[in-house]
Amino acid sequence: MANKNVPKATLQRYPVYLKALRKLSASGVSRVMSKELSNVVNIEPTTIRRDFSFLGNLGKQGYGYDVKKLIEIFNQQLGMDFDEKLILVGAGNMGRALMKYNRWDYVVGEIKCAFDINPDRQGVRFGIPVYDLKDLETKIPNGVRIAILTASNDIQATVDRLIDCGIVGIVDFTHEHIQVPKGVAIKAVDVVSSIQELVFETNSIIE
Amino acid sequence: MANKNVPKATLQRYPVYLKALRKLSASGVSRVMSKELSNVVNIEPTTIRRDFSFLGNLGKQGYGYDVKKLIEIFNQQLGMDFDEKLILVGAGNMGRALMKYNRWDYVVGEIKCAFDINPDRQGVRFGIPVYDLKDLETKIPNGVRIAILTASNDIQATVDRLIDCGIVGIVDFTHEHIQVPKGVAIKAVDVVSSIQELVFETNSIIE
DNA sequence: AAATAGTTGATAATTTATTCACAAACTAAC
DNA sequence: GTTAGTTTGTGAATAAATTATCAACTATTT
Repeated sequence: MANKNVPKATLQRYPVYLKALRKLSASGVSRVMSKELSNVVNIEPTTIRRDFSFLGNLGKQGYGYDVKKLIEIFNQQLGMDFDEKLILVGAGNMGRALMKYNRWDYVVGEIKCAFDINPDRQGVRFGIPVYDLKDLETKIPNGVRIAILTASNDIQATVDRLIDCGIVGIVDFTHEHIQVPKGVAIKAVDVVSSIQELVFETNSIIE
Repeated sequence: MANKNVPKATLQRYPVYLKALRKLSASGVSRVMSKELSNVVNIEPTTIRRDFSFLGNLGKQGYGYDVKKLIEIFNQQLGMDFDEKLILVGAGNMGRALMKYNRWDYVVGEIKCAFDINPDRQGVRFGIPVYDLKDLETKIPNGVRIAILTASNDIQATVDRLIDCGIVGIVDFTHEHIQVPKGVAIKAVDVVSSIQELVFETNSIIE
């Protein structure tokens, strides 16, 4: 995979592009120019072109980009075709909701198995085996790099164990602060934090 | 409020600081130095000090920061004490989960009311009135700036109406691309996008 | 009370990210 | 074909964000 130091800021925009491209594709648009796309996503055309250029020469001069091809490339690059293996830690309400949507809208990967301390939640749910969390080290499948964390007890201790098992990316649904060593990435999915950012940002807009 | 052009990157870190500070406070730490905090959040001490300096002179040379005071300031600045009024659009599974947790862990504000097209979902749920979405314009309380969007139909049209009603910030739980004019901020809360970012980021780490 | 050790906050230097500007490459019309 | 009109992709310029440096200050020790 061509992946030569893509800026962090660019990484954050890729999912935005992908969503927008899908919307365009769904409404019958088969080719798009950076300027058109710019109107859709509120990002400068030149930024878009530079962002895209990290993934190869995707466009054609005088023509633009082929939407389908672009989506395909993004799918590949953003892991959709990788069939990224995921594990889920915590099989409570949120965990079960995620299992239910396992084969997501547009598949990122697949939840291979889940872990929970509560015996009532163990067994098979929505086709996914849920193991006892204490068996994490033995039951975790090979090659899993990303864990989705929806647990609510002993969070830091669990994270430490996950990292020992080779996890390098965590999607964090907890509302707590988690400490990880360098080399491990965390993405918080958190309403409260999102609202906080918005409150501050919109205050800035007003004043 | 002192709010002179806080960098976007800084805004994204504020919720991280707040969580970490709460954790510290809960474990009995009453004062902290930028270097200590750095170890906890994996952000350079000097970046931390700069980030904090936008909110005033919060620290003391040769001493550090008072954790409680810091939390208080953050609460104020990040809207917690503002009692920010929120509305919820969409009262399905996700919407109801949010209503249930309305008075969040650490209160951001309050969901004043919700809207949904489905009559079955209207009425009062968890103490929050749920109105028909078609009455949005008449039922939306004064002074609401932020909407939480968990609807799944006619998303773009609904967003347009929200903006007409004065909404300037949207917490977006949908998986679709939404188009908004400049001056309106969106924060996507989206597992799939989060995983996508992680997949790419962790690929970068490995290769 | 003076000296020392240690920390913030401001400024300067550096790094990272965005935007400009234009050559090269393509399409479409003739 | 050839030419005019577009649009990409990228080197260079600009802007933004991060990190380093240091003066000013605080607490503590002597």
